[in-house]
Amino acid sequence: MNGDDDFDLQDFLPYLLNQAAEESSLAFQQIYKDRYGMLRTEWRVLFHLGLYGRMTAREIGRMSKMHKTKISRAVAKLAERRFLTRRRDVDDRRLEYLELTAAGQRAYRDLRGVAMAYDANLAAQFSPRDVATLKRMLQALAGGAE
Amino acid sequence: MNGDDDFDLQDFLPYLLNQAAEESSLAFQQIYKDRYGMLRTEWRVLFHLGLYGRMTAREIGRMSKMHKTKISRAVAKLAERRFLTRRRDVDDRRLEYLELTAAGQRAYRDLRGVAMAYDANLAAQFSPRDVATLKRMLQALAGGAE
DNA sequence: TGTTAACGGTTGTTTTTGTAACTAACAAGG
DNA sequence: CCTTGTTAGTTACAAAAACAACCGTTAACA
Repeated sequence: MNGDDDFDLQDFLPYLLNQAAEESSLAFQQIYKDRYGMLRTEWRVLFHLGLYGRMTAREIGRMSKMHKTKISRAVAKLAERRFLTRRRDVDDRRLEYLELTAAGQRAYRDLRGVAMAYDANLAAQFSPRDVATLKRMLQALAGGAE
Repeated sequence: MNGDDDFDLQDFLPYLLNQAAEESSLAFQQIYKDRYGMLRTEWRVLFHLGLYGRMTAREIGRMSKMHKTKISRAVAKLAERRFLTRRRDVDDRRLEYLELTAAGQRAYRDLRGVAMAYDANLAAQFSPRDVATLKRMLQALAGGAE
């Protein structure tokens, strides 16, 4: 309609990635929200602790690239719901070790199962080879300037 | 660290897509924010109008999957900055046709140029073939239940 | 026609996020 | 020791998003 070069929003990677990300996480989001009243940030912290065991907020931040304020608030909510415990490092009292409680682990394992099935289902519409390509490329794009 | 099946956050598509989307749009976001003080919603509306010409808020909503309140507010801001004009449909007075002004078109063309260069730069790290595969898959994932 | 429902769009209110400033603790150099 | 700087994490406040209720208009149909 306009004095165009050829440009299409559907080909613009940041837009396309956003659309795909939003659409593909919609139903999963619904599950952890309905089942545990969690936010995306909380779900992410839960998964980091479930997957990697005890770690500090700082480490979660480095791995997930979430801002520390988001993590702080997510941790506060998870602690309040008794999904994790906090323990100060005795040598460096700025550090706080976070660890899932039994209840937290149950929630994690439950959602991990959901996530695995969910992911398999998303991938099922493509060839395994293409899925591998997709994930490799996404990892490269997510890596940023590293 | 935990009683795991093999599961990796870096392989979970909704997470991975989100990370890639966020990282890949960071620098672009900076540009339209710095240059025109726009929000993502405003940028999107601008691009829809620039790309497809005159359309209503409802049509933008259908194409972009943005919620109508977001669109309404984005349109209000763009109108206030004289980037678009609104005109009621005489036959159905609920409808309002939106159209870019000359200033709006200039902003659109400027940002479209930035976007094209930006996208090319992102794609440059992969083979053209892989980029094609990626975009095709993202479009499928973004398509949702259609 | 009159009534009810649906639609396009806006507004108000609540949640959630982003940003900056802050506290408490440690580290390094003088 | 005592500044000065840095770090881990929290808090306060502003910006933005989500959600629901709303207005005016059109559609459906008794």
